[in-house]
Amino acid sequence: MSSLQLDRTFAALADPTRRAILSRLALGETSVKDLAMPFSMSAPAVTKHLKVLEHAGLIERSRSAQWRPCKLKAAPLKEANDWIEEYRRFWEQSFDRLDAYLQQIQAKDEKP
Amino acid sequence: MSSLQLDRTFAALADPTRRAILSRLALGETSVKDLAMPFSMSAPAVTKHLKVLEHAGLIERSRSAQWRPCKLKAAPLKEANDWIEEYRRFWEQSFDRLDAYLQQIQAKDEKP
DNA sequence: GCTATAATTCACCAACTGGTTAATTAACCA
DNA sequence: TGGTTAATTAACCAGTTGGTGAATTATAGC
Repeated sequence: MSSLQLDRTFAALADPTRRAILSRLALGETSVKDLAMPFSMSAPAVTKHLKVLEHAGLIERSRSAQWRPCKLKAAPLKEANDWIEEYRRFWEQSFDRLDAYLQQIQAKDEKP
Repeated sequence: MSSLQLDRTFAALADPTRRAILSRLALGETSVKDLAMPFSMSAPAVTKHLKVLEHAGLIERSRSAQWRPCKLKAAPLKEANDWIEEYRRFWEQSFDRLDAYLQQIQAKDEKP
């Protein structure tokens, strides 16, 4: 799990347009034009976003006539997920505390 | 789960120095100076990284004399984790295929 | 060969990032 | 009070990012 790869993956995910593109690609392969449609954004802007995603290994591109369809590749997401998982105990810990607090409240309520 | 919050979290994680800071903070609260030590980087540069992390809600700061210790807050990591989890089936799917392939290889080996 | 469509490259721009050094603020200590 | 340490702010710089419009490339279809 290279640090540079994580840099690229997280940077790619840090933009809402790119996250939306990925969620669209989760439904299946698509042309650049179809990807661009929901965004009020020029075609070159979308091309740039696709370059970032491709460079991060999050999509793969092919050729079909004048179309260059995009396909989701989720492998880098697994690496990102593995990195974040290392911190799971920290957010679960705080939920445990919240949980304990809520139970404490409830215990008080039950004593009339 | 706000999009802006995800933007900030992923952007904060996209830098290796900031990831290293988080992993140091996983060991416990620390001063800025101690955080800066392992990096060949000026104090103001570290302060800037801490600002990014704080703005993303990934750390919290307190006061103790002339020190301003940092503490890990993992809640935004849970949101990021939740977002990525939506794509789990995509990377597991490909591992399933790899798994099937490996089993197929093995099956061939077992037939002499 | 001509025209329409899909997508990219190019040149440009404003804003942001990640770093620097120098100056400043804040607290401790003697 | 004055000196030391911790940390931040300020001013600056080079490189990257996210967008634009105009020109270019590539392919389909008549």
